[in-house]
Amino acid sequence: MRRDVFQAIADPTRRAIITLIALQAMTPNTIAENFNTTRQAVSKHLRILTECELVKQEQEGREIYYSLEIEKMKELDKWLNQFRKIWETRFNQLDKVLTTIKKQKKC
Amino acid sequence: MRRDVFQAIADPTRRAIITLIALQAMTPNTIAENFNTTRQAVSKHLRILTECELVKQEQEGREIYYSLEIEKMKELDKWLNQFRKIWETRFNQLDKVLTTIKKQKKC
DNA sequence: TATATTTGCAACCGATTAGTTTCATATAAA
DNA sequence: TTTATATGAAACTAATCGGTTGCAAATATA
Repeated sequence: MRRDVFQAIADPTRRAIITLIALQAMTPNTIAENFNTTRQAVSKHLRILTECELVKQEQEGREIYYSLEIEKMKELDKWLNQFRKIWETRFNQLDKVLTTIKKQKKC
Repeated sequence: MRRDVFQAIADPTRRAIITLIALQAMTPNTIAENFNTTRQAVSKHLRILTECELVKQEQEGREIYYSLEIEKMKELDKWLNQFRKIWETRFNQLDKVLTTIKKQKKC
């Protein structure tokens, strides 16, 4: 079962979990309280997130604190980069057109 | 069947299609030639991409040219923004630490 | 007009998914 | 030690997914 970041963020609950623990580490129980599912379902999501290294654990007694592996999120950013170049170019082209129109109005 | 961008990019073939048509519009047949699947499978992917408005069509006779709706890709960028703030802060904090270490070494 | 090409859709199939219930293990508290 | 709490794993289920085959519609070409 090969996991990747793209598949991991496809599920809305997992995206919510990611956002939830982005700023503060949380235990599975606390995370589950924020959702309308069982603790076990959240546990499964956390396993998937751990498998693709989007999340790291830190044991503290019988509690396990989960927190976001922010570096892994950059992978998405990296993939988006190829398109960012395109939309910036498009914007520049639009900008050029607008400038031309402006100049024409002045004359 | 609610489609969203996150679910759309979860599939590797769809990601490849997106990259393929990002710079140049293509027909389903031409797109399918680039993959190891049937034309119908590609057609299904294109339907999903169309449903979540990641792709737009332009009919030309009996051919249909598909191209990327680059604006929609910004939605992903927008979602990533919340984490970008975090990783930039982390970087700045690291930078601060490094600067402090440097200063300490000087003294 | 008859034939070929381009495409989308429906029906089906095996695999995967997200969820539940049940159970086992480990740690903390009484 | 006994009981309560926190957690993960296994087994099961309904729904969805990605793929295939077969077919119909529309357009181009002979």
